[in-house]
Formats: sequence, C-alpha cells, structure tokens
Amino acid sequence: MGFQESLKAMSDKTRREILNLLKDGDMTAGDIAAHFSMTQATVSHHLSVLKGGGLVTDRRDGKYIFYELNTSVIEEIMAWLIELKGVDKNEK
Amino acid sequence: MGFQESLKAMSDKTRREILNLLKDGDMTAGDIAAHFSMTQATVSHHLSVLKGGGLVTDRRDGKYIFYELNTSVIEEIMAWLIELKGVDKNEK
DNA sequence: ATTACATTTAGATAGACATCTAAATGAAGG
DNA sequence: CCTTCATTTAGATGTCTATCTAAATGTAAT
Repeated sequence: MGFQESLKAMSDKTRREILNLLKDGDMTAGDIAAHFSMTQATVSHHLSVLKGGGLVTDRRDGKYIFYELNTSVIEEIMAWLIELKGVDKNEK
Repeated sequence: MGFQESLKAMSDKTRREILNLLKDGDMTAGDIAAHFSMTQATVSHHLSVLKGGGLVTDRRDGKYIFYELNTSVIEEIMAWLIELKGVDKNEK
C-alpha cells in the first residue's frame, strides 16, 4: 500500500464519491452500494481498491461490514502536494 | 479539463516524477525525456496527459518547447482533500 | 531549398481496469 | 442444520492506457 495505490484509488469518480459519503460517518457496504446505480459486486470492487490504497478501513459487525475513511493517507497526499507547490521559485 | 483528468494525470508514477522535476523550474520536453528510459514519444504522451489535466502548461521558444508546473490546479485538489478530511466528526 | 534538430502524431499491441452475472463465503435466527 | 441476508470472489467482456516504431510537423541554420 503506497502512494501509487492511494492515488490510483482516488483517480476514479465513483471511488471519490464513496470517500465523500464516508466523510460524514461510517457506512455499511450495502448502504454505500445503494447510492450508486451499479452492481453491488462492482461497488465491492471499488471498496477493495480504496482499501488497497489505504484510504478506507473496514470492520465487521455481525452481518454488516462497516467502511470508514482513513485520513492519515489523505494527509500524506496533501503533504506531497504542498511539497510540489513548494516555495515559490520567484521568492528566492 | 476537470478534477477527473487532473487526478488521472497524477495517478501515474512517471507523470508524478515529471511534476517533481518541474517543481524546480521549467524544462524542455527533451530535457524531461532525458530523465527517463522510455521513448521520447511516450514521454510526450505523458506530457500531453498532464497538460490535459491542467497540471502543466507549455510554451514554445524557438526550437524548444518548455513545460511549466501549473499550481492552481494543485490547489484545487488540496482544497478537496481538506474538505474530505473535514471537521473531525468527533469534534461536534 | 535543404539539412538538421526538437517534438508531436499515427497506428499498433499488450496489459490494466470497470463492469456485469453467477457462484461462494460468512454470520444470524429459527 | 437450513435458510436468509450481507458481502465478496470468480470469470468474462469491452474499454482505456502505457508503450513502442515510424512518420509528420515545425523551427533554425547553412
């Protein structure tokens, strides 16, 4: 699980929408899938890509599997972007 | 040119390396290509994807074409990430 | 004009990916 | 245990993408 996988995971529209959903609190796989018009299997695939990129974690609670945003990876990406923008070259 | 294209552009390792190169100042297509072991044509393709995502701009100067980082798109992405991290749910 | 140099475009190919249907796993309740 | 519900896994398919070689474009210098 590295940068590559995290950014690949974020680069899909459906997956970004999943992240936006999760922003407001944990959700079950079923509830997440209900927000989309694609198959549950497809959404499950997207969830596993997000998990592979470290952007979400999952936990089982009885019959349900809850997904949760993992913000630490988001911070890593932000750190890279800040570094990329860098100190303005004209400032020195 | 939208979010989708910007993030897709960033989600490739080679292209991220190009962005990192450009961080330290503008470069010609040839100089950029020289940093990689792939064909100049392939690097040119990556540059056009980065351009499509608004992450770089290009300008011709005589024989050479210079590429330059465009930081405004980077800021847009950062804004989304900040929004995504959001106010900590436990804080309310 | 002709040659040389810098870069892109065209066309092809192999591998990756989003999506689907159908089958498998795993947990809870009768 | 057997059924039902929640979710994932397997296998297939069409589309997208990274890469290559070869050809085209654009610019400068002779």
